[in-house]
Amino acid sequence: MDFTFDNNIPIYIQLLEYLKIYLISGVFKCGEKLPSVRDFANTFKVNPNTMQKALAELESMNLIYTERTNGKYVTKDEKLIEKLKDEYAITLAKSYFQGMKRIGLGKADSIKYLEGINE
Amino acid sequence: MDFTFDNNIPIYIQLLEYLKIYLISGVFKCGEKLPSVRDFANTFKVNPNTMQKALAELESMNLIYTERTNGKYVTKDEKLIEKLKDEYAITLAKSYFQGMKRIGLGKADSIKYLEGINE
DNA sequence: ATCATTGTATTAAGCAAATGATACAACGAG
DNA sequence: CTCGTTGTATCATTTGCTTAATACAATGAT
Repeated sequence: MDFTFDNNIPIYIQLLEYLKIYLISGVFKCGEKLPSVRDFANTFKVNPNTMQKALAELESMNLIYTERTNGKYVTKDEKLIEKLKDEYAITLAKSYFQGMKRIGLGKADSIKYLEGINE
Repeated sequence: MDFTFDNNIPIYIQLLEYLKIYLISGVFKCGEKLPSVRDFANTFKVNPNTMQKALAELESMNLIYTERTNGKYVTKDEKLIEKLKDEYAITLAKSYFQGMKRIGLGKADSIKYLEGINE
């Protein structure tokens, strides 16, 4: 797997996005042990410090927790993950509407427009 | 009008977005003279150098052109503006689909999902 | 001719992100 | 006990973005 980063956005923010999607889509399930910081950093080809920063943010949202000297785990709170998924989808939908609105298209038109777009 | 900037993205990139939307939505029409770099900078409350950087990018895309010592103008090529609008909408639509796909939703579901979201 | 305005260029400074290189404490396995 | 792995912290360095303060040539208006 190769991960691409947008130079215009801090890498740790983009890592956070990748990680959130892993949690939402179940790549890492509730209660499951995560790879070590160093392994993660190796996977994403980033510096361990940068990886740590992203994981620290995840932890500050209670999406993961740490057992010191042992490793990091996904939260056991399934509702939190569910909530994360809901918020992710809503944010995505709203920003689509907002973007279309900026160029003069309302809700109905914006939905209709999608029909003609390849997934 | 107050303009808000996301700290995680370079300001000149965000200015570029604002300007593109102005061109797409017709705030500044084809062939029309633009405010001076200094006026623009004042409007957006940024440094003239940063404003200049954004405008230079716009010019490199041929969306505006410069008459030295006189001012900058929107391109007279209406097709370019039309193309910009199309690309903007397509990008928006595709990134919506991509985002939803990442959490396991296909095209049909993604479109249906929008019905329940407030614009 | 003079002056204000135009785009453009330069220089210095500050700041945050990212990397690289270390270091240390704590725990489990051998 | 010893060793490897864990998370965590620190330091220096580089790079790019942003601001600030100027400066200059060219044009139009007065």
